[in-house]
Amino acid sequence: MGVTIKDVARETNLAISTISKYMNGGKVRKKNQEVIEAAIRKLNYNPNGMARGLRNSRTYRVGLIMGNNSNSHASMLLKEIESRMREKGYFLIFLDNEYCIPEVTEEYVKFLVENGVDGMIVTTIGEQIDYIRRAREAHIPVVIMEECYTTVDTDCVQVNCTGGTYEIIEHLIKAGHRKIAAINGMSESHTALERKTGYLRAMEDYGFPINKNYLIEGDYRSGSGYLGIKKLWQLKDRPTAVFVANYNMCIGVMEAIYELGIKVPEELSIVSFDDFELSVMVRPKLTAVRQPLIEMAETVCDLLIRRMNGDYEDYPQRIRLKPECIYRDSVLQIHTP
Amino acid sequence: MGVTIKDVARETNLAISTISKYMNGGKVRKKNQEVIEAAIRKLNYNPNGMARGLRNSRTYRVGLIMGNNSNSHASMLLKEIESRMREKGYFLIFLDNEYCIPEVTEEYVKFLVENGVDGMIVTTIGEQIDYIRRAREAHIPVVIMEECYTTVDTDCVQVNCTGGTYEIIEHLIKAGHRKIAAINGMSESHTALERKTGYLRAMEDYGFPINKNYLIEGDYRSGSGYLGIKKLWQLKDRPTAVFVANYNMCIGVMEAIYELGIKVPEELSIVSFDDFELSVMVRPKLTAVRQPLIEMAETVCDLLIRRMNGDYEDYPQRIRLKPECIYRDSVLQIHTP
DNA sequence: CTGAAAGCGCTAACAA
DNA sequence: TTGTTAGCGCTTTCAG
Repeated sequence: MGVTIKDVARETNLAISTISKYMNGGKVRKKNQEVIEAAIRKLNYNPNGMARGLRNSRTYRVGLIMGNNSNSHASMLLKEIESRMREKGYFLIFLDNEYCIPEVTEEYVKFLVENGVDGMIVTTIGEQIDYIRRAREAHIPVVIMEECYTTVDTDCVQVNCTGGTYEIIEHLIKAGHRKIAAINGMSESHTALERKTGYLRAMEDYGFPINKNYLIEGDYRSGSGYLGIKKLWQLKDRPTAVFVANYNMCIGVMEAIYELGIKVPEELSIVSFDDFELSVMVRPKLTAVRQPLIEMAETVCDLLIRRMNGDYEDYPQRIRLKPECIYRDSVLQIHTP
Repeated sequence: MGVTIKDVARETNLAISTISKYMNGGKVRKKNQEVIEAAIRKLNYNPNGMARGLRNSRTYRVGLIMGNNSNSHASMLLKEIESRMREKGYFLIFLDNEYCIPEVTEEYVKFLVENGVDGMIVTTIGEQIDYIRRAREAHIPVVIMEECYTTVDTDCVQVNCTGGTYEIIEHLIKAGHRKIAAINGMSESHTALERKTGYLRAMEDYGFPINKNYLIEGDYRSGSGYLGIKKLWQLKDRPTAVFVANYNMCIGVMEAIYELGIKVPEELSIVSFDDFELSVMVRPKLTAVRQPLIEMAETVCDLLIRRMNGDYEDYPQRIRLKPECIYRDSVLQIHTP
């Protein structure tokens, strides 16, 4: 990293400031432009981000804090955000908070603030968003992704989980199912709550009572999906369909189903939130709610970039994206009398 | 990010340089130490990484270029590397090269060099490592992870794929299998080549001829696993066992197996390289080669850190980690006459 | 349109 | 041990 703006100036017999101006899109005489371009090419010059950042207190870094990276949902999001941010000239600094623990998030936020980022994207659970405080104090824009309570007054973009779940439960109902179980996520998670709400609301709207035994409290991890099915299958009055609230739990669900030899969809119909490899890998292929991940990544990045550029006109934004139901073969059509 | 070293100096009535020295672990009078500590606490001071970096031409950034992030293998590695690097005070800048295309790697390396990193970790395929040239020219240390040809004279850490494959094929042979197929990765990949070699060598060592029809050329992606099984099953003389060279292809393999209704292990035994959710999710659970991912991440990070600190004593290193075979239920014991 | 010069926050050599 | 000072590479007034 030896060649600096100084060298270019010397090579071109122009002033440093002229080069600088040109580098930043300023106007210079046509002839000089060519000379500068040539020198840059010749010397293989490129600006030092450090110095630049020091000067205009910009770091060109964006932090991304999220967890559960070992599932497809998270890694897809990561990939999309990364490429989009790089395209826009930002580095993505990724911090993994595997279990989405709020205290860990807070620590990471602190770390990022102290070490300097221009903005950050955060996914974490828990209602209070005190973990963001430090970023706010430092006037660093934050966009919350996915897990955002309605009480929070910060930019956030999320998927309308309630709506997606409602739709897929409705599909079950229309197929003739009445005994529908739900393996939900943990109550600290807002998305989990939304999904549960979608289920509850659909059942209510169609006038079906909720069977408490059909409401399984999971934790978004595969083990709880496994246990969920085991529990449901011990019931005297087994459900004919089950809604699984996320991908990881679905893995556990499938495991239990193989183990118990449950026939899908003859004995049990399955629908799930999240749509990945597994959904098409198993037989029958799963009917599932697909989240618009690419759109989400785009939206988050664009919003954050606007904030970093000082555009707070419409702050705070709460953007809700629409998921899509993918209908496959895991739901049995019941011919009710 | 308002409070600077200057403020601390003013608050403590000490010189800027004294604060600086203290911040960098230098010795100061005991009393002053307390005063400084107090001031730092009070003002909530923390050093500006930019300025620091500009001064001693360090960025405290490390780049990680890798692909295939949407599988567990890669995301686990990412997670481990991230946390380890952060622990050591480095930012991890992640660049996703989904399909491990050498040209893309080259572009990313260029990007990182231009924007300044202290070191980088790279996984890519292809024999020539010209994509690293720019990093070398800039004297930025690079550690190659996984895909490293023996002809390359750069630090690299990889898993002994040949050995792992050999061992698991041997297991098959000892279980009485003779008709063993292999769904391999693409030939540009060194790990894929190694795995194939392990297969070939084991067969040879035990004196079994290779059936060309049993050698399937895959590409490490799930679709090729799917097609591989379809092809094998069309054969008149079907194999009794198959080795699948990576996780993603295993997903496709399982899909085909369900579709064709193949009974595992009665009709076909399966062993695979890579061991993740899928391996224990399906029935029967898969016998597989597990890569020591955490160890790999640790090794890579530690090596890179040493290089970044100027320790080139043992350069270049070629570290080969030992994988482990996990024996489960997907291999049928054949009682040969 | 171009150039001279100040200064972003920090470190390190040197002086005290 | 502590303080003074130059300067890392760049941007940005302000004159020319």
